[in-house]
Amino acid sequence: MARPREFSIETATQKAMNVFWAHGYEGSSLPELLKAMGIARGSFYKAFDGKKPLFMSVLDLYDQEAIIPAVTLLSGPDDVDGWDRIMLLFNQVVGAVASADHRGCLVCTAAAGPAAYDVGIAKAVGLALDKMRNGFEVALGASRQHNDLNEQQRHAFADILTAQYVGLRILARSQAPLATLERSVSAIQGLTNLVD
Amino acid sequence: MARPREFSIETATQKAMNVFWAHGYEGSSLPELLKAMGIARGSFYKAFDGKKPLFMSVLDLYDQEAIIPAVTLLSGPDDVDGWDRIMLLFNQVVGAVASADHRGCLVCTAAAGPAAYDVGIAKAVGLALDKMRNGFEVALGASRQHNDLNEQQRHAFADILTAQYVGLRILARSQAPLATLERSVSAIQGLTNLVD
DNA sequence: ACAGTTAGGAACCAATCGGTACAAATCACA
DNA sequence: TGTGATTTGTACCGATTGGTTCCTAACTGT
Repeated sequence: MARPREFSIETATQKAMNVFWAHGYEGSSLPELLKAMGIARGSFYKAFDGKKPLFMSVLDLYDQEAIIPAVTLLSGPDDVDGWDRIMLLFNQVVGAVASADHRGCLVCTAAAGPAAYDVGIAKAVGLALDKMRNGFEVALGASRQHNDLNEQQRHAFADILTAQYVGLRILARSQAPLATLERSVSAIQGLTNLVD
Repeated sequence: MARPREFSIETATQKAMNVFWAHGYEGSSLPELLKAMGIARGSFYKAFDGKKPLFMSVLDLYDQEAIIPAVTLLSGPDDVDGWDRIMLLFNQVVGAVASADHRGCLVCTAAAGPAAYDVGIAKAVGLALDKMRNGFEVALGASRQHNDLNEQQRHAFADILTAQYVGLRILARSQAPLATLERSVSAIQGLTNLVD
């Protein structure tokens, strides 16, 4: 019926995600995004609808490509202990920094930035983080070491782990020394008791 | 010898700190800062030396007005148990959110933002966070419940608490529900065991 | 009173911000 | 081979960014 699009929205969103991931929302300028996406302004405003709508799409893509896999890892196969899954996740976090990836977590960076004044972004961020929290809770439910925890305790422990995850991701982004992150994560390993 | 300044650098920096604290580094425009500080551009560039130097001064002021008091609280009087001091600090964090203060921690916000690409800011942020970590370590040393921990374990546990602090501060900023923060902090209370 | 020195403040700067308008190019379909 | 529909790319928009210039006002020490 008409002229077809010359680029893939998916891959363009992917490229945009990389930029946002590295420089944050406010730190990513439109020209920079357009250059990375390989498209011009006109095409951009036709396909996406501005910077913020694009970022919402990017948050959605990040959810699929990073959050869901993380939650899946936490829900992991039944034959691997829940706590081991959690440690696997945290080791991935420090592993990323070890391989010079200081981007941290797009959602966590957004939480510290635009989520403070934009309700739409705040809602998406809150949703993603709650997914993580739920993943931790599921993993704790599959941890032998935490069998004695009741539902409330599991919930609360999952909250702690979520905050821990966010904190580590932010520290990773702030060029904190790798040793600090490694020490934290290896210490979490011993964090098996929750008493009250 | 010459015309005296009509404003106090200290109080002007204080006003600037409030703006940065609320809107972050990149989110604070020069006109906004000037309006809050109650001075004009000329005076500003004479007294301070631009946005970033001002922010460095603000980080220093924040260190004096927020970080040092927090560390002092953690080093707290000998007759109050170290772990109680730590809980006092975390309860202050959630208490701030409870009284509608969603600014979080200026250093933590800077860690997620400009610290990622500015080495000067990153260094100041790292210094402040290390102060906090050291405060946690001192408090742990004064905790009866953690008497059995050796120095390395205390160090690692302090790392965890620092990440927890950062995570909570970022969550507070992202308009996370108060209940989540309350649950996290009350759960930290039970986090007394570090086994390996 | 005057000279020297500094603060104050408005006007101005180029650069960049995100966003819009519009004409040319390109397709599908009749 | 038109014709209608849609993408594309560029030129342009006003607003805002952080920073500079420069003249005037205000003060101090002599």
